[in-house]
Amino acid sequence: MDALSPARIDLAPLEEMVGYNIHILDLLLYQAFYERFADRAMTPGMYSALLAIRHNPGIRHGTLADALLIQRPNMTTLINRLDRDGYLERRYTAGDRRSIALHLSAKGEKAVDRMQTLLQAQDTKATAALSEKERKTLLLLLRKLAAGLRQGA
Amino acid sequence: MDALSPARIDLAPLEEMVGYNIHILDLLLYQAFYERFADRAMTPGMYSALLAIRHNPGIRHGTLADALLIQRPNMTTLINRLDRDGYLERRYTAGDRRSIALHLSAKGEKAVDRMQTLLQAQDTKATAALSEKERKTLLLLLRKLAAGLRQGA
DNA sequence: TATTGTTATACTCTATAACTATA
DNA sequence: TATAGTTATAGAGTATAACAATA
Repeated sequence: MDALSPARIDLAPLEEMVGYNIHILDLLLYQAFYERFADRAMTPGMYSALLAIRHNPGIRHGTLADALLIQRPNMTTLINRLDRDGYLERRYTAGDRRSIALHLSAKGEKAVDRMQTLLQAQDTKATAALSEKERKTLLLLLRKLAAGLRQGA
Repeated sequence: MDALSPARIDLAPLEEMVGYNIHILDLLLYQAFYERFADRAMTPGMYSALLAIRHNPGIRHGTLADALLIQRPNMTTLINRLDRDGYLERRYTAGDRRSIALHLSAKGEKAVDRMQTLLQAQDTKATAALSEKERKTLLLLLRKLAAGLRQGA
């Protein structure tokens, strides 16, 4: 310990910014995620994509990319990995032969089933510092903020 | 548009998770940040470091890294960039010759002055979807959640 | 033996331009 | 000419191991 270096740090101006707090929380929640899912067989991004495909079978690459805020080239990479690992199928549609409909495979369905329970438990555990009411308020405010930003700040 | 692909996407299970919403917001806020500061002369990380150093002059690398959740090797890279660009000084302390005290240069002080106003305005603008009361509630909940996670979830 | 800062390295995520095949 | 998906590529962020200097 260096006596000249402040022991307790003053981050006051940063902590008044929503953006800073969101970023720190994103890092903390990723850490918590990986502490539990240490094998890293599936990343949060992979899981989000699988869950979105399950609830929207036949969704196309581009639509999925827009929804999850992932660039299309990066979505291709993500889908390639999930395809290679056998979690989904690309079905070429009859109407427009450019577009591809995404569907979960049996393995994908099973993987989502298994992970969904674990992940919801993890999310609940990670937010244990909040009461149930606070958690709901937080979700409401986060979604409201996101909606405002999505439609052009 | 492919009629077989859902036009409106159902992300219900994801949107119930705090972690997902935080991640999406982090992406959206970074986008908003870069739309305004398109030149990218300074990244949010660089700015956060400068601001923290200003409010905690003489802080050491490691302490700063811990506070901002940046790994020490990556903090070295960040500090190198800020040093090269003349925003700060590394002062070797007399007591412990391993440790380095970080201080802003005159250029660094000036840069922080200029950016702080812009960034706070940007943060306010990005959160315009919320009322002032909602914004305060959100900040409170975010900090509470972060504190809980930092001291071990 | 432990700590501070560093180097080297690798992996993920993100972003942009350019390509193909279809429309 | 525009669109869907792809390829290639570059950059930033993040993570771990190992090192030198110092304690």
